Amino acid sequence: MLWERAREPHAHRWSLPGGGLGDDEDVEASIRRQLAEKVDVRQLSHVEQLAVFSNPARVPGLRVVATAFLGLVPSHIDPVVPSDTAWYPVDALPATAFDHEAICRRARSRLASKLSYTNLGFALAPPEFTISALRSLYSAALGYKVSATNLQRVLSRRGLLEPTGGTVQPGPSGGRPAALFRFVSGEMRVTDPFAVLRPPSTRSLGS
Amino acid sequence: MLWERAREPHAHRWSLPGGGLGDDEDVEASIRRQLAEKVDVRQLSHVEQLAVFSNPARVPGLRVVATAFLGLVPSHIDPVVPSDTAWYPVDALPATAFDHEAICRRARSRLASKLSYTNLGFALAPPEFTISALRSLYSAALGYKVSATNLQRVLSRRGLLEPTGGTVQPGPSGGRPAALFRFVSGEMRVTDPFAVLRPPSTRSLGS
DNA sequence: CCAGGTTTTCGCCTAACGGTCGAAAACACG
DNA sequence: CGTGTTTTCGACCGTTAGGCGAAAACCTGG
Repeated sequence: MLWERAREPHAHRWSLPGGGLGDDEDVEASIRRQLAEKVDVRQLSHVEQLAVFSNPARVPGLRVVATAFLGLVPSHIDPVVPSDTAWYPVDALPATAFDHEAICRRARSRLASKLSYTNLGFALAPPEFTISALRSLYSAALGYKVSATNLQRVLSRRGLLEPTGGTVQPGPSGGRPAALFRFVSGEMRVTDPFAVLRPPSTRSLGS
Repeated sequence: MLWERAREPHAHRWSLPGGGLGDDEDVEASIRRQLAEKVDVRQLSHVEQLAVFSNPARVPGLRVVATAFLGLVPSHIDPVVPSDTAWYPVDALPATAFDHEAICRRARSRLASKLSYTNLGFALAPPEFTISALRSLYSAALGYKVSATNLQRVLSRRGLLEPTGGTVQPGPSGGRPAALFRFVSGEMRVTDPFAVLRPPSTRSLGS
């Protein structure tokens, strides 16, 4: 979600939402407050620190140190945004202000990694979804096609996925009706990454 | 590596090395400069951002936002440090200043995770080492015993380990001489994490 | 109502990976 | 030379992930 700057420096270029840190808030409270001016905060399904960007020349003529965040919104949410704000695909950004393109790249990279070795994914999906829809989300976030079969098995084996019992009607071109799934409640926050060198002999399933 | 504070606040408690950000440096240059006053910077095998700690009350009476770093030094290095500075095992910290204990816990957690799903590990090991020595390093960093057999196989299969051909003489209690290994050059920086939902059919070995 | 097309689901197969164990190798010491 | 110690290596096995194709369940058009 980018915001078109009205003033110099970098007027008419697009920048990430953000702003100064208040005296009585930490950086996460601050970014949530900044976002609340653009979009309903309750729609944020996941927020995590990304990195500090502190190149002395990143903002011309001014010393600005930025703590960048990765914030996710479920795919079924389409928040209304102000007229100077718009959504852009991360693969086709417009001309950005400052180092915000690098920040976006970093965020995309972080998202792709965490989708693979954590249970992040609940943060992208709506409450109920088909495997095809989830596959589209993962493919879009990762940048390459994933197998629907494998995606369902991997997530199920980790105990993250649960069938709701419902189905959706097929589209006009036909096809078998798709079953609906949800992420099991209780797993709706990011857990520890899947570990590969495990402690001996106490089956921990990487939890 | 902790440093005993001489002045208030939190006098005589132990704190992580650090200091203010200069006008012409980014945060990484700053922490490297701060560390250079304590230990030779060239001995740092890995430096990465950990997180921003910005609780308004983290430093009494003063607004201080800290960017915490994880810095690693190979195990064969034993840097000389000033008299007010000392090394402590992360499992047995003394009374720490501010939120520095939480920072240490976070750093330990990050280290353990990255040892498992990246090639970090070269940053802990000396140029040449035996599998037993590497096993000790991993066990200490992870907090639990790992199998020497499995450690060698996992690292070898990822193409990170390479025998030097040399061996070391056994200790006074005997035993077969241990073979020496090194991390393959070219892998001496942290690479992408091992991905579990891979792109289709182009065997990428998770590189 | 049947034939052909479409989309999803599911089981099977296989390769790779990680965890474990035990035997064999290579040394020291008495 | 026998015993004890440490390392190395092969073998086994359950789990995991990737791939494939058949079957299921729907559509549309004739």
